[in-house]
Amino acid sequence: MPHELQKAYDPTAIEDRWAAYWVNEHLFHTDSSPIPASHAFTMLLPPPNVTGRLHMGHMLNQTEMDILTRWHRMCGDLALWIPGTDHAGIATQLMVERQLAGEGSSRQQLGREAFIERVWQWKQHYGGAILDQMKRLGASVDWSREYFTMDDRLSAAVREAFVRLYEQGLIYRGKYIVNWDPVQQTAVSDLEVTHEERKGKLYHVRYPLADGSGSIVIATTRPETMLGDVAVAVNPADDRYTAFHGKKLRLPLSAVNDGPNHGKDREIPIVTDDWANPEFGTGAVKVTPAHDPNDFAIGERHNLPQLSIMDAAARIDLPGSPYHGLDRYVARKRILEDLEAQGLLVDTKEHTMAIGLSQRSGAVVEPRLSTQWFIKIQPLADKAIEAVEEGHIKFTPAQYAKTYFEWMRNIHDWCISRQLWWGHRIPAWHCAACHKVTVARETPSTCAHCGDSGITQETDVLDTWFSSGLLPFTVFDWPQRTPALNAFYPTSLLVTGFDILFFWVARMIMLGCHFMLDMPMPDGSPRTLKDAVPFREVYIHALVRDADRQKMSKTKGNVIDPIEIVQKYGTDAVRFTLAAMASPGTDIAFSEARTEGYRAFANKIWNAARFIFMNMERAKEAGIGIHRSSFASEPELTNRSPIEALWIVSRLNRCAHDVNLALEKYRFDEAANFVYQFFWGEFCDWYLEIVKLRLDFGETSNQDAASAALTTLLYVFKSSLQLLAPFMPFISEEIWQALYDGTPPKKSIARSDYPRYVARELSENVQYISAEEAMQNLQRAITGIRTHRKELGVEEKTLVAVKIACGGNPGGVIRTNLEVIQKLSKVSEVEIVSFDDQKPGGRYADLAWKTFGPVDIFIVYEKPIDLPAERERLAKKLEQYEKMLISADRQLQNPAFLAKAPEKIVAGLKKQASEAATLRQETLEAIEKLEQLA
RNA sequence: GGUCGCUUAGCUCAGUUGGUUAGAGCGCCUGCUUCACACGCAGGAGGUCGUAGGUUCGAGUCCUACAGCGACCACCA
Repeated sequence: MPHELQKAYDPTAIEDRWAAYWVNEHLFHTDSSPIPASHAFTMLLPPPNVTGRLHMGHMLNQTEMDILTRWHRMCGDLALWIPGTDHAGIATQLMVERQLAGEGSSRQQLGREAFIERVWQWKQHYGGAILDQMKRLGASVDWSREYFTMDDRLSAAVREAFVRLYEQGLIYRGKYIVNWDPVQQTAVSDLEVTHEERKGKLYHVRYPLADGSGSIVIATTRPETMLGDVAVAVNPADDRYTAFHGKKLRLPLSAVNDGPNHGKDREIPIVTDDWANPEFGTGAVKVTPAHDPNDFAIGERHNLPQLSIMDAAARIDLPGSPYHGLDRYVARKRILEDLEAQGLLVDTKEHTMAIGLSQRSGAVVEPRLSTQWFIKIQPLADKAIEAVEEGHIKFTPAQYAKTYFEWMRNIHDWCISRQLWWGHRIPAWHCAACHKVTVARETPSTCAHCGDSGITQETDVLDTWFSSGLLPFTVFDWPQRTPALNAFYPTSLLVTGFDILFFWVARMIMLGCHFMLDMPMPDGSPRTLKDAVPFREVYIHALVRDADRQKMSKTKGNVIDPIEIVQKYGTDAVRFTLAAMASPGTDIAFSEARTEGYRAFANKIWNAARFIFMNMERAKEAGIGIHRSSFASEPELTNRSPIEALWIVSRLNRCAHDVNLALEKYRFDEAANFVYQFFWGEFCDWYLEIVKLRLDFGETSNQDAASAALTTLLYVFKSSLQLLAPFMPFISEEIWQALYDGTPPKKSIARSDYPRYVARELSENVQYISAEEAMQNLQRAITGIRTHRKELGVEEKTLVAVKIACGGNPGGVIRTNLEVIQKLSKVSEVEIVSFDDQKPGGRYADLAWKTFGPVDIFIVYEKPIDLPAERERLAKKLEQYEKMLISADRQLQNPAFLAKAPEKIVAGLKKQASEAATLRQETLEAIEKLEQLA
């Protein structure tokens, strides 16, 4: 028999215990030994940064994944959810550098090796806090497979992938313009740059012709870069400048003291290029190949030199120049002053432009010429596009496929090198002798080209996303063909936020399609694109915002800490909130009021359990033993079974069906609402209230009936807990275990079977359908009496006598459930009368009466009616019924409607019209009667 | 500049392929210590579905324009 539950639901008292139990008992450990691949459900947790703390977005992501994993597991699938963390190059390095700064040290002081050692120590101490938080939140991941992207195993796979791409000619090294973060002093990829509209200035600067015969005015937003100008470009079709073609300009302020020009300004050519837009500025554009990607391209076309004038920290780097050593913005100010002084600053205009900011540091990105490693992305993108076009990967919501294509079709080569210390060091060695590069899986001792031993490893590390892009196969020990890889690749689903669609999702698709195409299938046959993809489906979820729809950010101070909120309301309530609010397409405005409501729901479940356990105890005391096998499966009910039993089993099956369907579509909100509505609105509000009457274990009572009622109750309750388990794992586990007094049939409810029901059976089961109809009529009678009582002003405590007129089907259920009606609507006695009795001259013509569908309710009550209130109410009702009647009639009198609308709609409308007419008539009579009383 | 999305009750949001009286939670009003639960029970009020047109027998749902809000992408100095 069940052990007793505490009187009040207290999540903190139960959650830690079960969280620890699930981990310690290895309940979610998944063996890759022989299983049919079709039964595997595999997901990768988007690896949080080691530096990370859990935020609401993680919790939403994890809640959704956990619901799906628990659901699949309970449905009998081999459910595998793999956790891990990302080394997060820049973020982590920054964290440790900050720590060092606090100690008055720096990474430069430590040196590379000692610094990396220090980061590892940091990781050991502080890293992975997020995974501990996950454990507390009960995420049902397989902890035995936890990884870190810099583990030896994964690092080896990263090297392998790099070397293969290099050998395939898909990785190249070269000097190009990249996005440079002058604060962190590293290159960043296009994706790591965010654009922000800012008000700036557009400066018009005069460059005199070298021969003194005139001048050209150029427009620029970054005047400091003029020090690196090597030409001025005009559009060949621009008539204003035809006379200047081929001439030279003297570049102001370019003189360098000790340079080859001996203090004279440089001369630069005027070139013609289509890039120059006659509509913009003055139509003449300065060309600075080392500091602007467009100018770089012009430079290439015209074979111009690339003159770099800034250092890694974006200071002017031009020895001998008066601007040498100045920060770019200081230099800008000084240069503008000097131009002004020389009368060369012609105009300054307000100009709004989108400037690039480094995502991580917030620094304004400086386009910089530097030697970097790139992936030739087009061949990879082609396959990635095909994979989605061919439907090998499905996006939910579907609109994201569009966004994906948009990006993939306009992709640029991927800069994968970073000038950091923390990360996967690029496996390339430079030869001091022949200056060639040796790329190798293992550290070579000599140069592969000239055999010289004077080689040193590349100092750059790889972009973090390079290694995480490989995860769908490297977590299964690629490049080896392991049983796990055979069993679990491609993974089933990826659940993630929109923010990393390009960073991670797109990269995984490209790299997965590329590398896994070469990996034979488990049976040895060649793999096609369909099975090379890293996952078959992608579900993109919303962003969690605060209650005012503001993005949560530290600077705004509106960040909701999931742990805090969990401590306040319990994990189950927070999970349920997120699930219930997670409708596709819209962001979640997280509101605590909602969570409060779901904590109340948990409390409701808790108390339902207490009530049920109490009754099990009572049965036991009466000598009625309930064996667990008796409620293991659906009770056998007949037409003679109590109406509420037939009804609740039918509703349970309907709910199970709906929930499963919703989860298949990733409609967490629908699924959660179905369970909520069923448990609270049907199981508790109706079934429990009715079943109370049946649970009479007294000696004079029908003990068989009581015992049957208890069995059905237990079955439905147990099934409800199972339905609920993926959403609220803690409370469902606690109560389920208690139900079996600590010796449950499985180690966890998470390992028991999920209720399922086939739609066809539901629609064909006559017994259920008629039970639902009958129950609906019973409910109508009960709520009818309640409403009527209230309207008549009958006091809550007062028992009244009622007469009910009802015919045909409704009559049956009402006649056999008089006791239920009496109890649930506070009635002293019920008498079934004829419809004619309320009519003028009828036996009860003077009683207040009311119609509820096919049921008429008369209340026998002496208290005088509140005339004005009743008059107002009836007038309102009358208006409503007349509206209904008019709208129905309008359509029914339209021949086009009758001709074209489907029969079902017409019939429904006719029924509605006749009902409205009856109601209207009755209301009129009631008003008449009221006036007589008055 | 390009692309996509949103606008439904006081608040937060549902509303499947157009179809009978547009739903939920919270909040609000009224009444209840009914022996599981006041984190509760019962009853109730509240919506010209952003605006203006159009298609249709029928529009919250489809089309067009407009207004407001938001997101993403983008190498025009």
